[in-house]
Amino acid sequence: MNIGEAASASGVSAKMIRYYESIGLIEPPARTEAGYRVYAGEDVHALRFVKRARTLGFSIEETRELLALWHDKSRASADVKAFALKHIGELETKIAELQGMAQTLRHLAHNCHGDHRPDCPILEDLADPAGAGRH
Amino acid sequence: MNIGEAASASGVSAKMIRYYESIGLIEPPARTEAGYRVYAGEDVHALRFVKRARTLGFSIEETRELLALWHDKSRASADVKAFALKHIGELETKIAELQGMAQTLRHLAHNCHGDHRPDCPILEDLADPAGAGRH
DNA sequence: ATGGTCCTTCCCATCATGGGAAGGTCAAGG
DNA sequence: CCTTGACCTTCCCATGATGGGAAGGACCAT
Repeated sequence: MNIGEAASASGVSAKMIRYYESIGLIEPPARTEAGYRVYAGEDVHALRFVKRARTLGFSIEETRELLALWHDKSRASADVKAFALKHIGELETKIAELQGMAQTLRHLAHNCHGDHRPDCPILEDLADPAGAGRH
Repeated sequence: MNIGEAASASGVSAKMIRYYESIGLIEPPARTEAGYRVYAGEDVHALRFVKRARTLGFSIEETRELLALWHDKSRASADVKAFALKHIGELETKIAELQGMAQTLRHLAHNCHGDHRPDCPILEDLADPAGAGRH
C-alpha cells in the first residue's frame, strides 16, 4: 500500500503521515527500491489510532504517550484512566474559558440596540471594560 | 511613556506591542531622538482595547475590524452587534466540539476499571472506534 | 565612569497543518 | 517504445500569536 492509499484508509493526509514519521511518532515503513513508502494493515491501524486520539483533542505528545501505553501490554488500566481524566480536566478548563467569553459577549450584545444608531455597549466595553455600563 | 510602562499600563507585553505595530494593528508611536518609542495615554487606551478584544477570543484580524468600527463614529450599532453575534456563534461551535470530546472521553473513562489490570476500553476505542464496546 | 536597567532590531522556536516546487516513478494506452 | 498523467520523493515556506534570547545602544544613579 502506497502512502496515498494509507492516507485515505486512515483519514490522515499523506503530508501528515510523513510528518508523524519525521518526528518519530510512527515507525518508518518499508520502502520499495524506488524509495516509495509501503504500508501494511498494521501501520494503517496505528494511523487510525493517532487520528482518533487527535480527534479527541490529545496533542501529538499526548498521543505519543497513548501509543506507548497501547503497546505496553502490561500497563495498568488505572494509568490510562488517569491520563484520560487529566485530559478531560483540561478540556473542561478550556470549555469554561470559552463559555466565559461567550457569556460576556452575550450580555453585551443583549444590551446593544442593534439599530442604525452608533451607540454601542460592546465597543464601549472594549474601550473601557471597567466603565462601560455606567450611566 | 516608554514601551515598558505602556506594557504594564495596558497588560500587553512590550514584545506584543512591537508586533502589533509591525503588522499595522496599532499606529507607530512617536520616537525620541535615540529611537525609543514614546506612548501617550490614547495609545495605552488602544492597547487596552486590543487586549480586551483578544481576551474575549477575537483574533487579531477580527480585532482589527473592531478597531475600525471603534474609530468609525458613524457605524451603526447593528454592525457591531452582528459582528459580536457571529463571534458568539463561533465560540459556541468550539465549545460544542470540546464538549463532544469530553463527553466521549468521560464515557470511555467511566467504563474503564482503573485498576491494576491491563484491559482498558479507552485504548480499545482509540485502536478501533467502531469495534470497541463489543463483547 | 561604572553598573544596572531599560531600550533597539534581528533571528529562532513553538504547534499542527497545508501549499507548492522540482524532480523521479509507475502504469496504461497510442 | 514513448508519452501522458497520476502518483511519489524531498525541501522550503506559510500560517497565528506569542515568547526567548543575543548583540548592541541609551539612560540614570551612584
